[in-house]
Amino acid sequence: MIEADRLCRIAHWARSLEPHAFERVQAEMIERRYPAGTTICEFGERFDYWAGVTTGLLTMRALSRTGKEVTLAGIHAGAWFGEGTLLKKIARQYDIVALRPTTLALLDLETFLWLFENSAAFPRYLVVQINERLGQFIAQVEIDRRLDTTSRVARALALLVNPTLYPDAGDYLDITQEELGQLAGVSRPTANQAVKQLQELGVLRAEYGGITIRDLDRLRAFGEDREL
DNA sequence: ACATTAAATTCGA
DNA sequence: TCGAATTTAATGT
Repeated sequence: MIEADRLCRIAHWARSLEPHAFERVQAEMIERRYPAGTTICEFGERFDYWAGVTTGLLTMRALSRTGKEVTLAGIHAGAWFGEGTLLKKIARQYDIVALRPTTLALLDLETFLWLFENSAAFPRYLVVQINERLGQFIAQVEIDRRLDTTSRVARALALLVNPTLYPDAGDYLDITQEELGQLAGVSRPTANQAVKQLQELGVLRAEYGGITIRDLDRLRAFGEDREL
C-alpha cells in the first residue's frame, strides 16, 4: 500500500484519476531499486509492468543491425514508460539499463489494463503520452543522424526537459556530463565541450553534477532541422 | 589521459 | 556533533 501523497508525487497522472481508480493503484503499485549498471530488462524479455522512474536515470537502447548500440530515449525521474509493449502484450523491443542507482515504481499488467478499461482519465492521459513519445523517437533518430556534436547534446537535453513527459520538472536537471554523453552518443569530453559552448550562448548553466536550463526555447530550436 | 575542483565520507575530538 | 583530513566523483583541457 502506497501513501496517497507519495503516489501523487511520483505519478503525476494519478492525480487526475477517479477515486476508485486511485485507490486501486495505491494498493497495487510497488517500488523496486536497481544499482547503477543494472540491465532492468533485455531485448526479447517479458517485463509485464508499466514503470515510472522515481529517482535515477535510465536509457532505452537497441542494437542496430550493424551491432552498434543506439539510444532510443533517456528516461529520468518523473517519466513513465512501457505502455507500448503492455498494450500489445509482446516482449520488449529494447534494453533498459540503469545509468545510475534507480528506483522504479511498478504497476503490473493486470492493473494497467484494468485502468485502461475502467478509468476515463487514464486513456486520455495515455494518448497524450504516446503522442509525445512518438515525437521523441523522431527527434532521437535525428540526434543520431546529426553530425554536429553540440546540436546532438542540445537535442538530448531538450528531450529530458519535455514538459509533457516531465510535468513536474523544474529548470534544473540532475545529470552528469558523462551520462549526458551516453544519451547523446558522444564521449564525455565531447559532451563537456558542447555543454561549455551552450553555456557561453546563455542556453544553460553548467553545475557540478547537473545543468540548469536558462532558455528552453533556444535549447529546443538549437540546430533545428537542416536537411534530412 | 591527466590535472583540477567539488562533494561525500571518515574519523578524532 | 563539529570540522579537518581523506577519498571518490565530476569536470576541464
